[in-house]
Amino acid sequence: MNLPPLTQQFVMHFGEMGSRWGVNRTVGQIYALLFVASKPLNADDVGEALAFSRSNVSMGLKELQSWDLVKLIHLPNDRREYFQAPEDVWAIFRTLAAQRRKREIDPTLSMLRDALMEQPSVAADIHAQARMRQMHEFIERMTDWLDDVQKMDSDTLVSLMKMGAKVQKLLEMKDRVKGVFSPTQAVPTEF
Amino acid sequence: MNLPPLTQQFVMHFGEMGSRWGVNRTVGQIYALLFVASKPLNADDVGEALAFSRSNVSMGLKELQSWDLVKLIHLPNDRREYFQAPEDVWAIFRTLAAQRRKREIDPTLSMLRDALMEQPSVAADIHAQARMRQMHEFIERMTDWLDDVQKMDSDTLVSLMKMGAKVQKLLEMKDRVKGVFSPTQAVPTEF
DNA sequence: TTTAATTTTCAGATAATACTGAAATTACAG
DNA sequence: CTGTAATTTCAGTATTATCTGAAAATTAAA
Repeated sequence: MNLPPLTQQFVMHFGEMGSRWGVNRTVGQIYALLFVASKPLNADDVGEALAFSRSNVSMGLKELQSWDLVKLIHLPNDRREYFQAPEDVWAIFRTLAAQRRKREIDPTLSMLRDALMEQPSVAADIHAQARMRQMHEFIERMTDWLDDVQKMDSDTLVSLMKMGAKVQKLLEMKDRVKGVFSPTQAVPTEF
Repeated sequence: MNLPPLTQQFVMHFGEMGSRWGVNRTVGQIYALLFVASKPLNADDVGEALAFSRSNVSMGLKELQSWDLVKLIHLPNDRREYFQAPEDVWAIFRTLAAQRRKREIDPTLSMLRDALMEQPSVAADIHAQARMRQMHEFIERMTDWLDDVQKMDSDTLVSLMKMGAKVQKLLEMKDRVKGVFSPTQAVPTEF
């Protein structure tokens, strides 16, 4: 491997972190390389840059495709497949969030639904089922909310996030407006 | 292992999912068992219930403690250590979020900060650094916002989440109130 | 202290994952 | 079609992670 220093630092770090993010070293490094690359790369480019076997690169790219984290493109007069990471970091984050949810949350939600359908037969299971109900309710509320958030455009999200905890004041204001609204009642404007 | 059916289903599922959540099968199962248990369990209870060696249970519990996911308590007239999962699923979620951030995000943020301090020496690294800057800005905005959200109490969060995408309307309303406010201008109340 | 109960550590065994190179398959230019 | 470039598959090997049992360390009652 012979990458320029900053790129190398970045690629190595993603390799290390890969396992914490649910992918292996290879996949982490390949993604990092594509993310910082100024142009699309083909499998040979990747293999040479990272000193991986061609088959390893193939599997890594396949994995990244299964995560929807890379775009597959073709260059004119070139049979080879080229890959690139999307430009927009917001878009990348949304993809990541959707994928992790599919892999880490949805199966559990489904298991919980099944378990909640059944009739507990012993005392221990009655309590266990009650706990599962709590978890199920929480996750469902969370994912419903995420669905809503996913629907928002980036601008709305950015302004929401810029507001941060101030959204709390907005909520209080909402409650006031909902009730009897008198002109003498001041409305905070310092958001 | 001889657990009642619903508990067993739950425990097994958490074992399977463990690896996707960054823990091993053992740790996943132990946590699941503690979560549905109606009373605190000691290491022997856990080992017997799940048919794990005593040392494996010890390591698993240590891991869960390092995640802050279990509470260690003592029962009167009993030297042994007992463990339980917190009752409140919201609190559990907050812990999980904090831990994942510490493990999955913070190291990357730190690496990016370092990389952004350096002077790129070749063209490729100039572009790479620009990409890293995008990533850094995004993550920082995201984590700052999470900090804010962490500060909110559960009630505020729940009402925010119940509102879902409707928060967008609230934002529009905010903008209107900020400007010239005339009584003839209707304020939406159907939140 | 001493002693026994409890927990932790750790070296070795077992199991799971990752990686490679060769062979097979696919894609497409001529 | 045919031949070659490109990609994928897969069996075998290497590496890493997990788990166990025995021994060591820790804890607290006697």
